Amino acid sequence: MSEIAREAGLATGTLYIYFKNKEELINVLFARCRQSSIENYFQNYDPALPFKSGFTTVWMNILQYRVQHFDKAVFMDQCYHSPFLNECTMKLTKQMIKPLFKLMERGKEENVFKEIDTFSLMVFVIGSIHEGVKNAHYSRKPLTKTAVNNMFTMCWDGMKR
Amino acid sequence: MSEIAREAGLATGTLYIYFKNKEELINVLFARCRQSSIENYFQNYDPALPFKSGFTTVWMNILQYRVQHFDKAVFMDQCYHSPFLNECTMKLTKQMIKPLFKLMERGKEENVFKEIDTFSLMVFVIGSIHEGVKNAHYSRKPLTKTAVNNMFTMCWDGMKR
Amino acid sequence: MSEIAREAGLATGTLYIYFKNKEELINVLFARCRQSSIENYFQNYDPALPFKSGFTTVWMNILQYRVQHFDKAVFMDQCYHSPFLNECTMKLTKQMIKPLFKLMERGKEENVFKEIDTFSLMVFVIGSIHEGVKNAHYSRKPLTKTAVNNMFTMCWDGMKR
Amino acid sequence: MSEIAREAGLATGTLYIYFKNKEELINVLFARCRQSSIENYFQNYDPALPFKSGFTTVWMNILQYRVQHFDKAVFMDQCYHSPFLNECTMKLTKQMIKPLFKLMERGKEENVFKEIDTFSLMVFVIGSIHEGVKNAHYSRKPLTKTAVNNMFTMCWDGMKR
DNA sequence: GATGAATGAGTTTTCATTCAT
DNA sequence: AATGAATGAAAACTCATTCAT
Repeated sequence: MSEIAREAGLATGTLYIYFKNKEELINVLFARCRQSSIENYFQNYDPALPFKSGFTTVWMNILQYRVQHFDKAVFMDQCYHSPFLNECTMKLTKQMIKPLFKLMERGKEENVFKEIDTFSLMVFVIGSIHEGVKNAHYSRKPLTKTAVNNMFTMCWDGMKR
Repeated sequence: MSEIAREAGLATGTLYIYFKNKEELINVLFARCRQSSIENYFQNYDPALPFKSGFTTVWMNILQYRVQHFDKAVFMDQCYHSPFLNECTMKLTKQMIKPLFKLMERGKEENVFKEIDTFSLMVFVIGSIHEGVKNAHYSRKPLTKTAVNNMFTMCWDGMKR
Repeated sequence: MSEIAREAGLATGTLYIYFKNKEELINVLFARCRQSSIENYFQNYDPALPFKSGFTTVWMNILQYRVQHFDKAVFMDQCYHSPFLNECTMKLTKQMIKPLFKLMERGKEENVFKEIDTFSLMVFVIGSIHEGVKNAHYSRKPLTKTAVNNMFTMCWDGMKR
Repeated sequence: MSEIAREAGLATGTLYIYFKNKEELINVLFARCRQSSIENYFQNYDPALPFKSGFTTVWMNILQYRVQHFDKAVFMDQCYHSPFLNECTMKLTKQMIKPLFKLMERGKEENVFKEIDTFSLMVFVIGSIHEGVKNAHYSRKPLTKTAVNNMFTMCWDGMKR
């Protein structure tokens, strides 16, 4: 808490005006990170374009977000396993993720993706990106264009009929 | 530390006979988890069998391990983002992961997998499993046989030529 | 302080316009409570009536005040043991208590009460009421008419010649 | 807490080995004070002696305890109005007070005391002593032998038939 | 080797007080 | 006069580590 306050240019006590305790702060922070991440994911996404174009845009956005905001990504991952996140935040999060869910549905509707439970498809997309970015970061080998393209191809081929 | 000691049926102080401090304990614990996980991964793996059979066995083992030892999986994930793991453990880990690395190479050598950097292939496999298990756990929807098969198919199709 | 301000419908800072600090606020508050309590004690007291009538009125008033303003009574009791009350307030309090003191003196002058130090008589009266009300409150057994009459009888018999 | 630790010659953290938090510490402390006070009250009490002798002994013990352990008395009074004491401690306290209760009953059985609810009698005794000691303390006028005798007489006369 | 009470530095939380508006 | 966000010192509480037995 004191570190967060310092970073924010506040006294520790001031934090407690805005958040009643550490738990609340983490929940709010998590929700905001989630929100901003999802918003980022759909930047430049044009539903009018063919599906693969749109999906590629979103996929690249997700990857880029995880790379550029690695700290936020780590924070969110840690929250997941922490005792801090409460039911309320969990529900909010599920709500926020809906656009991504819709996108995957479209892929199935247009007969591009396999007939697999939408949630599983989504998790597959996320998983392949998250682990890829994490490993790139910790092995200190920045993702080359080729690497990214390979990741995308594997993801796409995995889901396509 | 005291909680770990209690769980181990030891006094707090006794822990410090076996481990110099918390950092060392976590590093050793992490290495052991890593070791035991890898060993589990290759249970019943018969290199004599055709590649897809062998790969399927390993893939299923990884998934099963993550499900059955979810707590260890979480611990290892947390370690990754923690300031505890030292260079030495990181290197050991890389060493341990070699059998998996070899397996992926074989997939490429036998022209089953795409011509993609072996590490990327491995990370892709791991990622799709990890995220899948994590989501199943936290959404409290146990993985059905169908779900597992779908996950495998996506993973395989993603990598195959 | 902030809680008091909120209860008063003020901003925290506004409190500090009227009271230099917490100590002053408590002293003023204590003095006012004391004042209002004493005033209450002598409601309907008619010095023209025989002593016992007058005394009974006052005694009943004290009891009623402690019951109806239990929170104020508690506040005053707590102040007594706190490091907040200053000499000045103590003196003021002693001044305020004089009417009660006079009443007890009258009891002695009229040869109704024992020849005991007036202060001791007064404290005896107060003590028997305070403890009685406190116990009734915390044991959640409201004082019945009989209980009150018994309390009065004990108090009276204790002091009468 | 730190002050208590210092007084006890311990580090603050050590306190938390013996008491899980401030609330528990206060409850335990209160119960012990209560216990030790009651024990003190019945020092030298000989049930074989005539009632008035026994009662006088106990009465004087109570007074002496409150005088000699004024700090404990204050602590107990403050606890009463604090949000700290829990139901459990309250019940324990009621249990402990039983010997005093019994003593008052004896007074009624032997037709010495008025036919008044035992609890009320007890509260009357306690109240007259507590307030007396408190006032003596804060007005810095130590109780003289005469004052004590007067207090006793008032208390006794109040209750006797 | 084993113990577990004790430590104290660090963290979270509270709250009286201030001050720019 | 009034506000209420900001402060920071102090309180409550935690936890890795030590050490006498």
